[in-house]
Amino acid sequence: MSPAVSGLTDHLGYLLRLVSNHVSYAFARRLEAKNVTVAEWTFVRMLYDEEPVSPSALAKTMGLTRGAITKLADRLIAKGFVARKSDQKDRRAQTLRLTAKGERVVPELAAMADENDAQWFGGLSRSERDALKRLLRDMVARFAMTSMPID
Amino acid sequence: MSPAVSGLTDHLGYLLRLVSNHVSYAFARRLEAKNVTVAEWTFVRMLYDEEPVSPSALAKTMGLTRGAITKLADRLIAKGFVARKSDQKDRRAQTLRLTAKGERVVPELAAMADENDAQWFGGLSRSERDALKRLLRDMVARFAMTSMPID
DNA sequence: TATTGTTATACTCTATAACTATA
DNA sequence: TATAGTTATAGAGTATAACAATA
Repeated sequence: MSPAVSGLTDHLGYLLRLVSNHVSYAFARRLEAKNVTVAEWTFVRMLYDEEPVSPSALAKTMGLTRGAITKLADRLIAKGFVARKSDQKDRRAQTLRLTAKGERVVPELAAMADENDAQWFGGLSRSERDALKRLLRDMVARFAMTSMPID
Repeated sequence: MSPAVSGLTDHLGYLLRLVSNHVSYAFARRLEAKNVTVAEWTFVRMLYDEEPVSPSALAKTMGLTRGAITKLADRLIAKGFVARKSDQKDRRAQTLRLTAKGERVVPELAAMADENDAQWFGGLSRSERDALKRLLRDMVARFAMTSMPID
């Protein structure tokens, strides 16, 4: 007989959040060594693949408002990782791109993300990791999780 | 050959956070119908199992400071779900317990958590859900994830 | 009128640390 | 001195909405 009132750890949602928060918190501590936040890492990693990109497009992808992107971009420009360029065709618009310094730092940050994954998921077997990754990617696709809701 | 620079969705940490944030965000929207936050749900669910409990003990379990617990407790008392009682032996100490109203609301909130889990994980097979739950619980045990790092 | 990006303001959540009362 | 709980203050992160420039 199952308990009348389900407990916190009976829910996959709670277990997922418990583990996810630990993993992300540890990753944030790693990134601190480079004076970079998790949001900033996501920002520059997205630019690494498809620059130049408009602030509006980035806002949609990251699940933030345009105002929040402005402030994130300001910080990354101050750190020398990102540059703004005005669009020639539409003078209201801008594009954001990585600087040479930004291009250099992204692989370093990616390596830190690899290390963090190894720390937390290295204890799983290869097949367990693959199954978990496939399951999560299926959910991402099924529910069209394109942008990241705020932590 | 693997890519030179790992991408966001190559990391289990990122996928976990993406899914976890969607699930938790949706749960928070559900709880809004009862004017309850996720932290408040966690608080009352913990009291449901082991009341009375001291604010200090709850702070450790929830991974918050004592000051944060004071404010959470204030809110839950204002909502009529929780009551403070002063300890007879040690007059510095207190215990927190659920009111009758609090005892009634916990099963309703637990049902909402069940529904949220069904919404997000109901598409998985029984064996997939069991495997995921076992894997997450193993990680919780292995890394001694007793308290919840801040979202 | 609508859109792009910026800015001013406010809100939520939390930590830090000073504080009161008690041990 | 140390501990339990409270409170004042500040900080980070974000949203909302008003704004200027351009379409």
